[in-house]
Amino acid sequence: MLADDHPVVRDGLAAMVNQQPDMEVVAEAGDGDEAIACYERNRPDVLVLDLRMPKRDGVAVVQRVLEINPKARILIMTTYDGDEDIFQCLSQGAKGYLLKDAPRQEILSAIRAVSEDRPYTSTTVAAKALQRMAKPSLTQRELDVLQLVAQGRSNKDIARRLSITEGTAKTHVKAILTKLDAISRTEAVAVAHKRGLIHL
Amino acid sequence: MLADDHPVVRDGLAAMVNQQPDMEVVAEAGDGDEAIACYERNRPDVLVLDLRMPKRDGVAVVQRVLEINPKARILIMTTYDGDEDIFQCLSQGAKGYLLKDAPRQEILSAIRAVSEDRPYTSTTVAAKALQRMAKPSLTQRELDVLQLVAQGRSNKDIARRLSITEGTAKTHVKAILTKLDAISRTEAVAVAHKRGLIHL
DNA sequence: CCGCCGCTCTCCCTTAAGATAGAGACTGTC
DNA sequence: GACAGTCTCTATCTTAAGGGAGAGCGGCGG
Repeated sequence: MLADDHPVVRDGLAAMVNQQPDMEVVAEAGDGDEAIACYERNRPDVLVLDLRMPKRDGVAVVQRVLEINPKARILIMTTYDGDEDIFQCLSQGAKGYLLKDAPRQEILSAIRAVSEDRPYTSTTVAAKALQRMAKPSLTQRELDVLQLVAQGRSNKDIARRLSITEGTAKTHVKAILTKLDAISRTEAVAVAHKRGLIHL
Repeated sequence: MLADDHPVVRDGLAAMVNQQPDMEVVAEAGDGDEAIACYERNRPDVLVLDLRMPKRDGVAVVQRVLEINPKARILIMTTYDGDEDIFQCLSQGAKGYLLKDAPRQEILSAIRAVSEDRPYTSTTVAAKALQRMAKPSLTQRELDVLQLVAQGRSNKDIARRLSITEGTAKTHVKAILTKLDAISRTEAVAVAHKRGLIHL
């Protein structure tokens, strides 16, 4: 089953998959909600899932689908190799990860791997996972603050929205700057975006 | 001819196009340089071009292709509907613009329109073009400064890199804030990114 | 039970950022 | 030649941001 918000991409994947004698596309979905409903109806061997979709994003779909079927075989697909979300998906139980600009062969072998319940680890992700271990991770609260910082909010504004004092907002921002190794909030946003911690 | 860095997307478009009795894919390219070389060799009726590609981006390709053949028929394709670059492409002479998440029918009719030398104007772009008229545009120098601001550089740092004084850098930043209707530099980056003025 | 961690708050201090106002030099156009 | 726009620089002032240090409180795991 394919879940992607671009009809073009679905067509491309479908064409590739249906040419294979051992594969067949049984269903397609264009957004997150549809993907969940569709999975439940069709129970496909493998779900190829775009990380960024309207209504409900990939992370939420992975969560829900694994609730429905804990043995679900999910292959995550994304355009951006920086996306932090993939780690969240993989740790939740997605079986594999793939970049959209991967060559045909790699895509097909990834689908085969996942269908046999073998994890598919792209080399780029494996490398990033190692890098990630070394770097300090942000707490949930810090991510909340970071989100607002990225929107250009001031500390005072952030404090008001999160119902904390400006001093506390500053403390969080400071922690963010330290963890992301940035000098200013604007640089922090640049770094966070590059790492896929936030989506603008 | 198709130019896109994702094999999947090329496959999808190729599948769609080749199903049509009046269309045929004669060539494909995976990056900017390849696209130009490929265009020169094949001289296709229509060039479907992704705006964001490795090596040379869509804007540069449009420029070069129109130098080779001023009557070239180019259909721009992009994932992001905010991209400011489309206006640059269209004003340079691209014939049409399309979002990647467009339904099959729209994609095909856009290709047909461009092949007949009719401009294809998506409703979203038309609307944006009007909005854009009302808003002040940034000067080249301001765009240079904005680029550095988006990287998180300080005014002092920006001044050093552009070989101007910090005061001048401030003047430019101030102008950017005014034109983008932002209160802080971080908000300016957020706005600029949303409008597609910069790519992080 | 105690220690670690995350969240909250406080105070002080330094520096950077933004607001305001004015001005000279260089383009190109009408 | 006058004019508009851009880029450059100057100065002063206010406010926001960032650095450093400390401390109380709640949860969670050894």
